[in-house]
Amino acid sequence: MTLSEEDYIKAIYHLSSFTNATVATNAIAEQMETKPSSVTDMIKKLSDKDLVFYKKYKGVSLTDKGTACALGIIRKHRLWEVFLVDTLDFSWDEVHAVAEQLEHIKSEQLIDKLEVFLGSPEVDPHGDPIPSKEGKFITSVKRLISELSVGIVGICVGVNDSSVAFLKFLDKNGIALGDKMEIVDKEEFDGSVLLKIKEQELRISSQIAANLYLEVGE
Amino acid sequence: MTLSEEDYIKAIYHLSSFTNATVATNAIAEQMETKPSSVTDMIKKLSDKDLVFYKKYKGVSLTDKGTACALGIIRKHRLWEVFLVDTLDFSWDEVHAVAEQLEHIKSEQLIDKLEVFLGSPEVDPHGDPIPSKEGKFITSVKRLISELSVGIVGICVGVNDSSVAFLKFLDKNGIALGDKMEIVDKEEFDGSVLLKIKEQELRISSQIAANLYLEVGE
DNA sequence: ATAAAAATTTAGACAAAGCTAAAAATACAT
DNA sequence: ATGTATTTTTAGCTTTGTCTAAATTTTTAT
Repeated sequence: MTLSEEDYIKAIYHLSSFTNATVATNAIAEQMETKPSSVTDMIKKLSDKDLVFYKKYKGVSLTDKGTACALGIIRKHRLWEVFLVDTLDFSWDEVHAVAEQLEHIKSEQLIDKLEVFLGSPEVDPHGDPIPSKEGKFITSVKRLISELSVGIVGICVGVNDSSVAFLKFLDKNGIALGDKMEIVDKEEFDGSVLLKIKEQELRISSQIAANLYLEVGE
Repeated sequence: MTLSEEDYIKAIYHLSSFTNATVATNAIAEQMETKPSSVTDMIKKLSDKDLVFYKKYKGVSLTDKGTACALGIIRKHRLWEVFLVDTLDFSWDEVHAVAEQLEHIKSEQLIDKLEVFLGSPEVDPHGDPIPSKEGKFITSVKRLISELSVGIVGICVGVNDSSVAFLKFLDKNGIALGDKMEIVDKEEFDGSVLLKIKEQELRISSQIAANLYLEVGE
């Protein structure tokens, strides 16, 4: 698989994990920051290699082979992110661009040994689960703060928007992965949410609430 | 710089470190396992970017910019080799192919942090020196066993032929990097050499002697 | 010195991955 | 339901890095 093919497979995986249906050409083009015509060209190539199902004008979805391939790339990406943060002391918001490159390194032995060295982590520094070699991963019951009701207690395990700006915002407000927090109040008017973190109260806007995942009991 | 450009720059560096003169098109083609015509094409591109000096039919040599670039790639390659062997427990003879990929990862921060993590090593697992960020490296007085005379004592610091077969041969015969050895006798007839390693004598063929480097006093 | 051999370059083609502009298919609004 | 808007595909062109075959330059051997 070429680098470009791998990027497409990964994009299709991420887009279809939300919708569960076929993915539109335009959606892929936007995600990949390329033109729809280029996407059509590439989809044909992926279809020839049995990595995606494709019917003209009807969108695209991953085959089992394509899904396995996507999970392999995601596994590598997330293991490298753990390495960058835990071993090399990168901060939370700096790792993505580098991991985008490292995820394309081809060596089973490398990634297996890296996993052992890191102690077989189950989640990456953003709280996203790391697929095993066999493509299995824990499906933590991750819910956006905006979807939870007052009184719920959970652990911050991930973000929806992994932009640098957002990650920096969290750092500045003392919100880190693994923090336990309670939803104390929700404001009907603007959707803002009052959290209690380590006995401190913090009010976050609806935008923030819609981008922070808590792992909640069951 | 593209991946391919980097590979050419590295090849030219390695070829010119032996000869000190300009490098021939055919030599590059052989090193890169490609055709001379492809080399000519690429050389023009590198020349346009001021990475090499080039006069038609007269061979090629690196500019200062090109040399700096080569040293940067070699630095990355060798630091990753140390990581693979010291941190991930790869063996001596398995690291090259993976390091060939890792050397192309673009992130100054990554390589600087990796260097700190590894404790700023001066040589890689094959005994080759690792250039600093500024392109400086220790010039150990490394000599091939075949070039040394009887009575000399030195430390095995590197190999010329880094093929897997050769590295495996060394392992099997109990020769490892860092071993201290003395040249006890040289046989005129076939060029074979008698070594004393840890009070044990070992006779090696002229081919082996021409591929093993010792670091010798001065 | 000059002819043959070897090395190098040029010319023209190809595959990968992208683009623009235009055509075709699908979806939507009234 | 039918015309317009949107989405998707096609056609043709570009760039990067490669190739083969032919032409040219340099080297070598007599």
